[in-house]
Amino acid sequence: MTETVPSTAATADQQPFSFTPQADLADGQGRTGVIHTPHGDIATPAFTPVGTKATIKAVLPESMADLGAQALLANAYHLFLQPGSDIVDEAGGLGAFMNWPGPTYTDSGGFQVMSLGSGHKKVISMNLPGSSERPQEIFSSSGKSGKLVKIDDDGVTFTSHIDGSKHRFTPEVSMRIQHQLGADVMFCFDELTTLSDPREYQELSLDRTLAWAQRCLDEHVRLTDERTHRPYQALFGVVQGAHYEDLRRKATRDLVALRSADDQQRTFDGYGIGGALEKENLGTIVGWVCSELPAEAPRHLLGISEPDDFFAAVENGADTFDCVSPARVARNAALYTRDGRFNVNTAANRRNFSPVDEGCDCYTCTHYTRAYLHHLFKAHEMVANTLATIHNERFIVRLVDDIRASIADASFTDFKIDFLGRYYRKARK
RNA sequence: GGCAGGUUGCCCGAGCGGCCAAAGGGAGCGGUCUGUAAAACCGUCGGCUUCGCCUACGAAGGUUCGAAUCCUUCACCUGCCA
Repeated sequence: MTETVPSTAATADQQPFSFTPQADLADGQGRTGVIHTPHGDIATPAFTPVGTKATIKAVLPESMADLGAQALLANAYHLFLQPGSDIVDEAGGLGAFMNWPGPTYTDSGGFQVMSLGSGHKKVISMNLPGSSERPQEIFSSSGKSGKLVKIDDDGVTFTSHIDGSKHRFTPEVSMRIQHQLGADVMFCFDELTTLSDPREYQELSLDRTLAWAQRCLDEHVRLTDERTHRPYQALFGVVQGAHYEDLRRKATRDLVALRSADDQQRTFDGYGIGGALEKENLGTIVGWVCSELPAEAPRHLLGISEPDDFFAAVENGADTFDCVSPARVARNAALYTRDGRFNVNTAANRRNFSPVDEGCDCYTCTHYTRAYLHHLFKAHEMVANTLATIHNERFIVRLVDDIRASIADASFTDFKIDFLGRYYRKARK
């Protein structure tokens, strides 16, 4: 089934990267499968928690393994600045450095082009209309965009948010950094636009992202052939195109058609779906992209983690996901339950001696109460972050695991209706 | 015993005649967070019949059109000198 899959792998010595599709969803493009990496397999659909700086904030890698995380994602921009990708390389790569034996991903730093620049404090994705409580101002451009970032067609100049030093990222630089970081899956250096950018800019940006994808692929192939002493690293092209169907489809076709300048056999190992997505058409956009992608390539939807988004994305063909949200939100005392999300730091939890979520099998829920977490947050104790993050990451990992199981046993639709019906039901008390 | 300084809303702390229901923190209360510049950020934060009124800046009295702000006495606290 995967014998003729094109890949950037150079030699048989390097363990190949591959994806084996398994069960298909009767309705829609969803599927289960297995991603094979040199550091182990990933059963998909799967959620890969984000540890930007080679750590899931507040949680040990061992705990992440215990809670069922199959892979972790770190960030090239952050690790380049600190401690330096050369140091991670010397340590034996990201996984060895942070004591995570499983598969790893790195993001290219493309997101930082947006978040440190034009997208600073602007909307990245939106809640359902009507439920949004975001202030109006954040939809408008600050006019002072690009404070830390300047973009041109060749690359991006960053001012380090850590020490103010200047750095230049190009597709080639990002690939060199990511090769040093040594993750099993890398992403092309791309430009992520915001929802408030006009169509003309989205087109310009998309052209740039595609040109950068070619340069990433070429540099990646060169580095792959040079660094044969390291396990094979896969490269995913990243599809942009905002909410425009024609742009998304074109971007996908162009990426699929890309080949290394040096070797027409070598192309991307998988694809990332990126960009600012409106909640209401997230599934539709994923569907456009996935319908243009080859079935043998894994598809990673970048930066998504709300329960309804997983269902929408999976049934439209996405295989893997990453997101900072479960961890960040946990550090701010918001916890997931099957009955929706709530803030443990509110007074209502002071004397609630029940677990965060009845029926949750995570370490936090099987050992601690809401009242204890409430106390830890109120007292600003560090363990609050640890216990909350463990719970939220487990909740999301498990949700996606359950979605995978529901595809396998053909109960996806029932599971979706049950889960979302309960999760988004009006707060009862 | 003498000299000097202080007492502000739940706490700390600005204010030193009107623009003061009183800056700023903290606590409290509520919310937000989607490829992490996040253990961050936002709102609220005396009461009420809320375009207004009442109660408030140690206590009581006074000056003034008007006082948290000036004066007098009292209570307590804090330095320095005896």
